[in-house]
Amino acid sequence: MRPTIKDVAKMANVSIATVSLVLNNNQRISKETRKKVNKVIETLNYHPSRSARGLVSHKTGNLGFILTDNHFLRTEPFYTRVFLGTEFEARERNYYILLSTIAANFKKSDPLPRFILERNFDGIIIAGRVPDTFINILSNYDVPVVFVDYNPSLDEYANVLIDNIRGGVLATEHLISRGHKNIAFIGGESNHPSINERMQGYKTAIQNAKIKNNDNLIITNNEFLSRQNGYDCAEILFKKRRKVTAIFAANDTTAIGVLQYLKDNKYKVPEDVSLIGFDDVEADLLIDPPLTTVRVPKIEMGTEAVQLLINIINKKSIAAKKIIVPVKLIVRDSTSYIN
Amino acid sequence: MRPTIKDVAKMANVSIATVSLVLNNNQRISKETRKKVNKVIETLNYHPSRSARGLVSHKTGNLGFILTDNHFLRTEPFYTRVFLGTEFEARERNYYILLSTIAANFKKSDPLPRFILERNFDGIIIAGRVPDTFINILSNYDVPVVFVDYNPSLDEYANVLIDNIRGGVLATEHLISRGHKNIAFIGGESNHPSINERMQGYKTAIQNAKIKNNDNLIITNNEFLSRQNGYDCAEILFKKRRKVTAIFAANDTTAIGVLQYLKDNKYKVPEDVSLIGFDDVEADLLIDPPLTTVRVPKIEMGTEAVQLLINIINKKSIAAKKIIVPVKLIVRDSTSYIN
DNA sequence: CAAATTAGGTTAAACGTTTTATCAAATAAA
DNA sequence: TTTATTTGATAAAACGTTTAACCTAATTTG
Repeated sequence: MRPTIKDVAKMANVSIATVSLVLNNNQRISKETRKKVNKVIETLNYHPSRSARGLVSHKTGNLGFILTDNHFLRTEPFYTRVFLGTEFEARERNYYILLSTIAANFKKSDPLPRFILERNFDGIIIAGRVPDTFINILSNYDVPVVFVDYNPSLDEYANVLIDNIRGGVLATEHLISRGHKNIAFIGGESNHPSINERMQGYKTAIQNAKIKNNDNLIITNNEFLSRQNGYDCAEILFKKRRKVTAIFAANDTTAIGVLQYLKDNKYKVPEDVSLIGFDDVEADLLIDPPLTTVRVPKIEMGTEAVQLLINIINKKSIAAKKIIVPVKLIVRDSTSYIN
Repeated sequence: MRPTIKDVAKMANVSIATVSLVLNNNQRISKETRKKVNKVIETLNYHPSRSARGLVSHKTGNLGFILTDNHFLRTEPFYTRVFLGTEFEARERNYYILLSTIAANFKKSDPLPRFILERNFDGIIIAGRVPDTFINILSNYDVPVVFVDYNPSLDEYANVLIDNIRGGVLATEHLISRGHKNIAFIGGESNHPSINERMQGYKTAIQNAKIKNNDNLIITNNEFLSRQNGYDCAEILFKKRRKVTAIFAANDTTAIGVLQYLKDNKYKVPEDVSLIGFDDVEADLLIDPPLTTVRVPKIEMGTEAVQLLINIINKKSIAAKKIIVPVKLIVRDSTSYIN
């Protein structure tokens, strides 16, 4: 049987209260007693039970990681990287990550993640857009929360965000620098804050270059950013406009759908149409041609989120801090100079 | 304040013991009482505290995942995928994964992963080779364990293993089918069971093809499988033998090191030398030429491990079951017909 | 019909901590 | 020297469950 606090107390000839106070670095204990107790702790190789501790003190050593189910798939390369980043950092900081998904259409009556119901966490990281219904429920609980890649408008929360506007500018300027003027933006979910910001960057770059702004070149809808959605948007775009020479897709998944449409309709990439995405996921290299894109430091977003969350838990950071991570243009083969 | 078992008991007019028994599906409670209690549980949205539960029943709902620190790096694509697989499956089965690393040269005096010390887990998955010193300590604890991609010789454990021998045969036969006869094997850690099996597969295929077995073509050492090690082994190989036309590297990381050596020494791949790896990791597509390899279903290994572990925890499987996952040849551009 | 068994539930101890209130001894203040 | 304060430690309650032992009423057995 593993030693308990009682064994330590007995062996050190002190009360269990004293052991506990030593354990928690309480200054009320004299140096000698502290030393004596610590020695016994070491010889017995004693470690307090997490369950017992959690029961009374509500410190669990766990951080929750929540995302919607459609963001946690074998084929979803973005948030799984963010998650991995949180694991790296949690390991360094001696926390564990508990991952749970919620339905993308979370309803008020849906169950919350188990670690919340069981009160088995110290703070929560939420990755990507999650339904307002969920955030509303969560806000009743008053727990430390950090949002990654999503800034809910409902309240003031801590965030780790992508520099989407800058990314949008970078992508668009890249196309402009290659001589393109008829540059389309294919967005999918335009009510998604990140997508909206990327579009803003696009518009800014277009204006700065004094290209006449033609809203016909912006295709968005309210649907989830999938390959299919990219395909459909491309179809709509080319039904309206044929002389588009470059496309900025709001993320890589969408871009891959767009690419499929282009291939199906005998447009050559990049000879006929240049294509740039956003995110930089693995699949970018599996496709032909490899996709030019804007790289988002996914793992770093995870590590930043954990750092921020722990600071908030320890009251070392205000609860509404924002961190913006930088992006980087990655030029591959799907963009070229205009013919 | 969240409801506790007391609140439920009071509202349902029963003792807390009854509520607990209902919670745990004990048959001693009549249908009506059960129904009554369950209704109260629902209206109160009651969920038992994990800490309180864990304290007495030792069921935590957590599974530990352990690997050595050199196997859990941002640049390590293999075990992070296995880990992701465990997360997918754990989510389905309502468990949480707690990830910890241990030193690759774990010493008896080193601390165990925190979840073990705190008794905060129901079972453990160990991925990749870990030091015997660690396994020895663990064996004292008598906990459910599943090893993934490693079969420690010390004792009878449950395993999820790669069909390495078959993979070795596949890789070698692929090269043979391309007309190669001078096929080298570059192995790194030859005392690593998986590497050894791949080598066995290589030897078997060579023999089956009635190629004269030349042990000079086998380069191994006792060092960690790194790019550098691959590079060094290639150097040794070509110092001895120049007419090698094909190389089977024991894993992709090694293969990439070998490729670097070949490039540095003006060997063209695949024109002069064909190269095949093992694992199928992301980097295979980032290199030039894309690497032919043997695919290992990494995510599936993780899901299998979780299933097996849960079965062992619930005594639905014997504790020493072995699962062998299949491999698949993936032909890319680093292998070709002999000139 | 009395005794034995069963069904359905309750009581109370236990799990291993933290923490508030309390206490005794030592020190400082008056 | 008495009183007040500080220091260092302890006793005991509390946290929210599970579970062994026990109890009572209803049912079965001989």
